[in-house]
Amino acid sequence: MRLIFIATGDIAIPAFRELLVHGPRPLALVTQPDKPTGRHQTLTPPMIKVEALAAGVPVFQPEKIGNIAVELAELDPEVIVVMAYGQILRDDILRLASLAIINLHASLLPRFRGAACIQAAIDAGDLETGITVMHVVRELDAGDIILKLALPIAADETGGSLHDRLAEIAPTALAESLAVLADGRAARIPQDQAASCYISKLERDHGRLDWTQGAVNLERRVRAYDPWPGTFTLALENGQPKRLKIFPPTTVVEQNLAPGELLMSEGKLLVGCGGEALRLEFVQPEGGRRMAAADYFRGRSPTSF
RNA sequence: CGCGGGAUGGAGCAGCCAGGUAGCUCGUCAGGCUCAUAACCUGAAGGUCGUAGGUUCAAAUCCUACUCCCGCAA
Repeated sequence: MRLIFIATGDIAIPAFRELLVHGPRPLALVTQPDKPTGRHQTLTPPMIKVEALAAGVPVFQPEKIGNIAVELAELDPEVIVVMAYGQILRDDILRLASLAIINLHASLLPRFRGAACIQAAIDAGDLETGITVMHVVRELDAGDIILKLALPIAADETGGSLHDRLAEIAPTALAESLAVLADGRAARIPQDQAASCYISKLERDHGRLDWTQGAVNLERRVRAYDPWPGTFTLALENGQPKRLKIFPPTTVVEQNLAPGELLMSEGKLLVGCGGEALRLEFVQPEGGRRMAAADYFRGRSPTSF
């Protein structure tokens, strides 16, 4: 089967490797251009690009994928697989594959269309999520579904752990989808548009915690947004508001404190969330390293967040 | 050279701007109090103030270079 793989995010790496090992071997990888990253703005390639080059798979890194429509057409693909690419595909790209262009999406569609689907599943308190394989259409994540593979969400699940576990089941979902597509017995289930919901891309500022929102919701959010985009609150330091990162795990405790009010209890730092409180384990102030919340409190004695 | 913060006993911080005795909240150890305790009281140990140079009668503090850690940004 002639196949082109289009992906940027690390979540696609296990699926890509699966194709390298068990086939069909990708004719090419299309991924985003190298981007400056880190504190020193070093130009860094997507990890999957490194894997592809090591395996001898040709790599395309167009600024806009439309720029290489001709080159992709010359590869005469039967199937195009898209996963965590980061660009919207134009119509002419959608028509390139003779058999199908499919997308692996990290939620059980139609729930959580969009980029932040992994975080959204934890944030919403869902008990399961999964991988959906669907046909790519113009509207984002709205195509007919070929299959879904479910995965339970653990009580201490973080965005990072769920990301990794979803990445691990993606190869199975992909292999099965390719098999049914190849012999023409692939299901094609339209999505229930009414049940759909769209999650917009997360920015760093979305990680700011609102202490009026309830300890249960905040506990989930801290897990969901770890490690990206992370959660934080603002704490006064020499009269200046500074960011204080909050890390999981946190625990919901019975303690009536005003939102943002702080209390040391049994060696742990409690923050009021309206009704109940959240017990913090680890925090990280600007300019400082990650430390126990109690240590942070001991040195700086903030009165509230 | 993208912008910025930081390095001070075991932990977290203050002191630096206006150089002149090493400070705070804890922890550790010893003793005391208590039915008891993560509570309270008393005492003790523990620091080349990141490294190297410079200025000065005198440097944690001022100047220069370097190392390491981190926030933003991507």
